[in-house]
Amino acid sequence: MNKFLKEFKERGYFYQCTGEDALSNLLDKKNINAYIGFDSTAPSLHVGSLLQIMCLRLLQKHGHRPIVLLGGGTTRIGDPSGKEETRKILSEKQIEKNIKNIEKIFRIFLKTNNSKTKPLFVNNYKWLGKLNYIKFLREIGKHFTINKMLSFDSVKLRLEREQSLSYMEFNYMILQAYDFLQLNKTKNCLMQIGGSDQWGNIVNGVELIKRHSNNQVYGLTTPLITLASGAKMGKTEKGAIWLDKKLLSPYDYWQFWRNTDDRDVIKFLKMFTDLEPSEIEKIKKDNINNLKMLLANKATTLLHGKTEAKKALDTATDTFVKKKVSVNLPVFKISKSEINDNLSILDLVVRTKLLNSKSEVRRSIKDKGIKINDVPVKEDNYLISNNTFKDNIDFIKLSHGKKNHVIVKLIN
RNA sequence: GGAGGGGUACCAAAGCGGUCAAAUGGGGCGGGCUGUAAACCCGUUGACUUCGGUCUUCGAAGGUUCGAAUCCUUCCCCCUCCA
Repeated sequence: MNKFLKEFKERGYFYQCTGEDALSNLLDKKNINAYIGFDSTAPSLHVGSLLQIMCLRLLQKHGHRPIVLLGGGTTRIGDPSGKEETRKILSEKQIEKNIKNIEKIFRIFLKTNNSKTKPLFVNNYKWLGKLNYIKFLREIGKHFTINKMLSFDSVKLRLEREQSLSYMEFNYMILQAYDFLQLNKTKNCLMQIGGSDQWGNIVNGVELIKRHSNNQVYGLTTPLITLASGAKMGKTEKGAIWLDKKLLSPYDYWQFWRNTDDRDVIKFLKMFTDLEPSEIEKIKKDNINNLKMLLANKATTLLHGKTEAKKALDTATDTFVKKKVSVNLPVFKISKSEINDNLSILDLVVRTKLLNSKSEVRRSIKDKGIKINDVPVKEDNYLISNNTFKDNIDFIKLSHGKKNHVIVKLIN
């Protein structure tokens, strides 16, 4: 089997593909251009898209060129795949802003210094935005039968449940197929990769290109990752695990990986780090907590760089192993005059965003969940005073539970 | 178009004139155990509070009543069956 495909499978990226043998041969013979499309509905991407990004990295590793399609056009339509209802349509301005921001992520993860594998960035609004309706119907529309389109899950499920599917959304799959055709024509793109929910859309593209241009292209999908706990990857109660330090700090990103369920650790090492699969096989019996730290270090380094990863590790070591106050914890500044005015613990905790309301703080105090310098606060009428700061000179560690800490620093 | 059923907190789901800030389960949060894991156990889960209470919430708006998630009217939305 082709080396790329082999590793693709070893790492658990593989779900299904079209014409596997032929694809394997092709990849053996030459380096190709392959694309993945990304939605631009959110201001950034979260961990849910990370597997796709890792696929692009793997392409590069094996000498192929990734094409990153940022769906400026299709985002204006909305993919009905896997959606129960029509989703909100964003303003054009918002979409363009999202695309700019998302592109930055790829520039971090992908290598841009090798001219042979340097990624191409494309925005399908370029061609979708100026489509001529009649021309499009005659050239592209004729290759699609309604009969077939109705049989795709994305459409079928909606119809079966009598949930409305607008004509606009119904066209999504044609547009995605057309994207593939465009990329095949203009960028010699021979493969599309996507999540398993994109299978129908991808196959449509493969078939369209066959009919329209008589070119053989390929589709490859990745599995939907679910955590051992059964939840979907990417979103937690506290919010999405964003791939953007403005939305989620490197420390929190590191913590996300560090807190991986035991059962998922090896799987994630394979999926989300550069460690060779053979290497992972050798170490997989090592101490599970060390493996988790390895995962956290590697994954954080890929996104935020070595320095930030190290800082996160140090912060975690200080906080959880040495049990001391780490200088890298988030700092909340407060002026001395406020202390003199009898600042209540309730207000302080809310202002540090450790909790959202005074009622929550009250409950948490009752549960011994709020600590100052690791000592539980006993009374919810506790006032922050100079006394509070006497042990350390001008800061205290304020905690909610074991994992949420903030340094409260006194300033003039 | 006709006939029914329903919209309750983060989700699912009970309640069907006062004792309802609303049972129960899931999820979340905190505590215990541990390994910053899982499982398990305990507590907690609208806001504000001087801890006496006060305020806002059961699709929306009105009304009846001393008192409404519960009854009435209108409106909006969902589901099932029939044509």
